[in-house]
Amino acid sequence: MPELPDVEVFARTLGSTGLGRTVTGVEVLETGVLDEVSAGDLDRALSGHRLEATRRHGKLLFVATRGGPWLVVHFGMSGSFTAFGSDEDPPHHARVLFTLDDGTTVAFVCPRKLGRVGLADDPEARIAADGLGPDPLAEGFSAETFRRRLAGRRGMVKTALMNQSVVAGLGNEYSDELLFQAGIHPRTPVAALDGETLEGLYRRLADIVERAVAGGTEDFPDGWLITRREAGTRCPRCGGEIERLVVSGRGCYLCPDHQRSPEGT
DNA sequence: TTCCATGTTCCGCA
DNA sequence: TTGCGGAACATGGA
Repeated sequence: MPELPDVEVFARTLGSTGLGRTVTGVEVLETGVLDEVSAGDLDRALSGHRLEATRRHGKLLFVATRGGPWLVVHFGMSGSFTAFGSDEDPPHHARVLFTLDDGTTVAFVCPRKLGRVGLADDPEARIAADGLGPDPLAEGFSAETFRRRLAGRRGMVKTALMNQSVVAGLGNEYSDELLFQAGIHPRTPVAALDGETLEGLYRRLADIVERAVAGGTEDFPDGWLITRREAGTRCPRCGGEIERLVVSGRGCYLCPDHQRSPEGT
């Protein structure tokens, strides 16, 4: 689930339910998801502090606290936030519980334990340390930035789009969606893309991310691939048969009829 | 039971 | 040296 649009939706949900509330306690149920912080230090750093703002860069979510450090969350492959009341049990696979002063608890749920929860004094420093590229929803993300980020790459376009140091936030599903809508085969070498094609990719990238967020990453337009990630189904654009390939070690879905093939495949 | 999974990191190789 | 791409990681669900 968690690619850029999903994290943006988590951020907005947390923004509407948690901001302005003060953390009264942090309970760590699985220390394996902690990122260079102990359970005790996490609790001491956050308890008594009010949640003030959220910020997202790519798949990273930052939560500002008044007078304390930023909470940093990466949702990994299967993470999410779920809020529940004081009279309810924590959800299945809850790993960290943040209890707020209105009695609500926000659970960091992470079945596969590949997500991480940590602290940061400065989001910019963390983004730089992680080597993240620009965020597609940030104001400065221009076509020129996108083109420059891809310039000189030797690999396949699908791999480059998923590389967080090129652009932060795209994962397997949205990179497939982008290439599907742009009509480009995922194994096309980056070097084979001309300026016009890159411009088209850039424009669709922002469109797709914004539309996905607007629908809460649950409601997608009919013509999208993301709801039909299954080999053998029909392409909503051209009626071709959806195919599954493995690209960069991940299951990749495409319509070979309208996604232009690179030579030799 | 086997395969697959929306993420990142690590390692071998070019 | 840089960067590409596959394997590994931990675990659950179909």
